[in-house]
Amino acid sequence: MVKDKLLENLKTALKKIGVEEEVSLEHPANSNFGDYATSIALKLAKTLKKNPLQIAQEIKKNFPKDDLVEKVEVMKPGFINFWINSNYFLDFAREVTEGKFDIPEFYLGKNKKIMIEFAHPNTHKLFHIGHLRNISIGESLVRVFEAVGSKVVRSNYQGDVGLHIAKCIWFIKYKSSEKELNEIRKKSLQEKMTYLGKAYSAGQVAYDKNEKLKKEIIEINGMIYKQRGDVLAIYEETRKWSFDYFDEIYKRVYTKFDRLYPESEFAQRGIEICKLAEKKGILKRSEGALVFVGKPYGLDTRVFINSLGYPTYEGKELALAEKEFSEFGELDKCIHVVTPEQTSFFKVTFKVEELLNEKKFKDIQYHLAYEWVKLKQGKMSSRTGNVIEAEWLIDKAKEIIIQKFKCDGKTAEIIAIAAVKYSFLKNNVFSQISFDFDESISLEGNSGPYLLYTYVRTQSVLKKSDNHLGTTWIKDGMANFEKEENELLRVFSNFQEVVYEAAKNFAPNLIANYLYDLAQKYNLFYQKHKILESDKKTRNLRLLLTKATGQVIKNGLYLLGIKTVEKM
RNA sequence: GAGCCCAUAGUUCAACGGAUAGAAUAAGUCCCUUCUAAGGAUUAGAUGACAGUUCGAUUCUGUCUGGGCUCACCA
Repeated sequence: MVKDKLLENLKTALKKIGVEEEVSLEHPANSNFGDYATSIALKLAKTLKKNPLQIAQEIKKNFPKDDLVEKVEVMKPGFINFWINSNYFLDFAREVTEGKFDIPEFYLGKNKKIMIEFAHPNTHKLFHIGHLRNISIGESLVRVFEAVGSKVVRSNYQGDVGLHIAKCIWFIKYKSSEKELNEIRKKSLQEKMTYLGKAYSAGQVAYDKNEKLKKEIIEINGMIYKQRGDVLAIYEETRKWSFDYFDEIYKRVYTKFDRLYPESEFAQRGIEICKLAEKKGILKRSEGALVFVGKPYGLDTRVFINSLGYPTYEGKELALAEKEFSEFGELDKCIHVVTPEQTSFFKVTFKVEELLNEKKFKDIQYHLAYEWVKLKQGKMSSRTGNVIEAEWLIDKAKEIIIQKFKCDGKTAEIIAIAAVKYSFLKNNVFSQISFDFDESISLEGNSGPYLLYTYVRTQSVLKKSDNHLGTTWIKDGMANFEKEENELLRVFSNFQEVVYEAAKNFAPNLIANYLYDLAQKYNLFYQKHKILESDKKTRNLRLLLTKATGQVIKNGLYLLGIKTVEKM
């Protein structure tokens, strides 16, 4: 990468003036300040007790000369600005058009195995837009880590036991007739899930209002845990509906998993591990339950096995971790993409795991606490039915796209997924999203369809050019670019840095922002300059820019889990 | 009561401690006999409050205000 080479040269220059210090480079927001800039002279001013401008001048004087850097300049308070030789960017752009993307390896890069655990919906519940944000982030992170050289395992922990399910099953068992159930069986998966959602809500009401009904529900919960009793058949059947429904959604949003872990698999083993932890003194008996006392570690106290003898979510998590960390060989990192209300839960289970096996778990488990999708009316809750279903949103977007642009269904589907996923991914994962219907299916501005449109535009131009990419632009007196050409040309090589940063910070939004910036620059260039009807050299250069833009957008969108279309 | 996250144009979001705080959207004006107008140009509009650290603070620290989440048998 250019950046690395620059940093190296910068370090050499610093050494010559007797300084060994960490240096950083930035991209100046204003292109008048070059391609890269550093403020190292300003930082050194104090320790060296010199004028920063003077220090900057000395660094400049000692900066090794090579073909890469065209110009070094010292500016105002003490910035040093670097202009990279355009030939470098031209060569880079050409490599891009040949599909070469040399992305630097991350510390979790080559030969490192990362598990990314995401999606984790609960069975018997609708898959809502919160899950969609989760899955968009998870899928993107998988691809980003693969891009920086990691070996990634995709896993998904699906909740198929617990009170919420007992509530749903209770309603079906006691409040629903066989005839009604037979009607539901004939319907689509989505309708089946809607039915389960209603059953759950009704069960919830019963649970809250009536002690006797509550008891019945708890009893059903026990049957599911013990895997026996007369509700098992209906439990299995409805669970299957859920799994099939999830599979359908995963496929629709281009996600797959190496391993689906059903929560019910971990109850038994969870209890065993908890008992082992008790023997080791890690967990303690308290009021009939088995708990972890967090105070000595500055953590919360949490229950691992409740007083009825059932493992809680915590108890099961230990068994899950055991499995995750053994099924795929040694893991170097395990990233749990889960909302922040589970922070306390993860801190505690991670600590218990570490106490059980420090070598295996210490500093390897990571909770990526991405934030909620919030509705204008407040938090989504399947309890009250105040949810926006993921597929409903996608369908709606698709419908609008077909209506507005008269494209075929297959294209509309891809655009719809792009619109919805992008609306989640363009945001920082740590900030809440206020869901807005129009915004989420936005087709203009900073949106997925805008990027697709730009991509299609590049492809359309290339098609009309018969895809002939000449080579006469190279090092052939093309130093005087038009402003828009120059600015566009210099964006491509940043792609590597952006992907690297996205991996480092678990931040797909960096890629989204980068692509948007690229597309804007291309569109401005496109608007101002003729590509096909210009003299041969210029035409070749512009075709190169066009092809590189298309390629980077395509690769970038792939990293966001978004497909491209050739026509729209 | 304790802890964690967040606060930027009307709205939704950007900005490794850097140079003139960027976009989108909504509002106004302009550009299709021109490679896809799902595009481009242009006019307005913002760092919650008060201190501190720094050559420099949206960014770091403290206090306050306002949101969200969590703190023992739900998942």
